[in-house]
Amino acid sequence: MPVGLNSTDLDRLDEVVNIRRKVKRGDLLFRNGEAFTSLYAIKTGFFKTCVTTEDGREQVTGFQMAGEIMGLDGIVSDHHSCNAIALEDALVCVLPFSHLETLSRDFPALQHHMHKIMSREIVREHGVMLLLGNMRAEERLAAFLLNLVQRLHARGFSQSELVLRMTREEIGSYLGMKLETVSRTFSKFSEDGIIDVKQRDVRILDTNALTQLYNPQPCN
Amino acid sequence: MPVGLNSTDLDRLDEVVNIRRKVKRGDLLFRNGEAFTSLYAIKTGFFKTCVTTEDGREQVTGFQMAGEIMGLDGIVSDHHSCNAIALEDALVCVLPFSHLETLSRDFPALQHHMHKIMSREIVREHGVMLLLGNMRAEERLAAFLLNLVQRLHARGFSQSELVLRMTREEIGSYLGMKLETVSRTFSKFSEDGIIDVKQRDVRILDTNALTQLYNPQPCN
DNA sequence: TGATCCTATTGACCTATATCAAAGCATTAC
DNA sequence: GTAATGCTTTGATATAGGTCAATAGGATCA
Repeated sequence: MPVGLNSTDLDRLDEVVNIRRKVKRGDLLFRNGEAFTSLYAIKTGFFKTCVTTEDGREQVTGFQMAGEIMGLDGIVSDHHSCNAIALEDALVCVLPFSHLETLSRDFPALQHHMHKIMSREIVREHGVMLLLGNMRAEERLAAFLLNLVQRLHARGFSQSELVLRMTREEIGSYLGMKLETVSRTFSKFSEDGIIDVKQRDVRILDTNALTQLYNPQPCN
Repeated sequence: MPVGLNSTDLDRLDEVVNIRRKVKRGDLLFRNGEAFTSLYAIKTGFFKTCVTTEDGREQVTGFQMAGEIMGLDGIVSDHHSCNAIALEDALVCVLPFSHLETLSRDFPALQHHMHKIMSREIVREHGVMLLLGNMRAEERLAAFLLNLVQRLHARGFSQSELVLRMTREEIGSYLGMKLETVSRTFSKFSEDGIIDVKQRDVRILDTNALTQLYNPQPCN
């Protein structure tokens, strides 16, 4: 966070960050159509965000963990356009958006930080589009696992072990495949000795193999 | 644009908006890996943006027309992470990003506008993810055509006629399908009397049918 | 401590879309 | 104005992943 702040400045920054909200597993932090007032920074817990169609189809648009920001979808129309659901009991920091805008006019570092967060989300979604548009089931799941462990590792967890917070169906929704295909692909990775799966506990045995699945070398 | 500005203010705003750049059909406005300095507002012309993998696969992430902003991907890492290619001769307005950040600290309306533009892009990409993850070929193409005419109509063009600026392959890349499938789906729509296609000229005969393809009612 | 429910696995079969291939059109370049 | 090139269409065939179905494993709740 920005340096060279006096105590008044710090108080102002503090004010925007000290509203907390608990969300129980299965509960919505915000829902599609709801008025947008705040962004949310995850302190603890794990979320999914998803969009839905009128005929009941659901697309998971992301999985979010500690330190990540949710709610950016609401800025454009003053209403949220997706649902944010806790996949485990969670604690979030409520960031009233009008405060953020006011503050970021006085703190260029905060302003730039917000721009980066939004840009990062755009770039992440480009990656998902590439995944959904171009990749096969194995590549998608490999990419998904690598992305998850990488983010968990950045938070001090293991590079090779993880506990999935979501169901096969939710993984499938995110990756554009059916839950049976997710399950079969897990089984295949397991048979190939790339991972160990037991329900939601996954241990990555061969990161290289996963990386190559995801990023195959040109075959010429 | 914000009201109540004096002439000094207007000069400052003007300064950020008066750099123009011509881009010829087929040329890149910016490319993956290039240092990020500016956003670009399209004055005239039509672009595609796309990401690529090391093994040469390409995913079109969007098609942009007059009034739309490109380059948001570059903010997070100070480098662009996609290519922007003109699909016809184009003129863009170069918006140096550091100027924009400075200005938006003094003009809350500009600041909020920038936030909305980024949020809009995030929401648009959610829609694409839904498309790629959940929809069948016909639904994808219907959604694509409806989206294009809607945007063109907002710019004063016809609600029912459009000229495609991109190839079948580029449409396919955007929609996660092969060019042959795009072509076949166009032909099917044509046989069903929903559209008239002749190469890149499309006339929509039955908007309702397209809408229902895209947004089928729940069948219960 | 069962009983129930949700989640995951696995098998058999099917279908939408990909792939391969061959013309046919249009546009561009010379 | 003609050749060349790139796009589009269409057909035949293949296949990855979807669908349907049955079972089993864990978690949750009374």
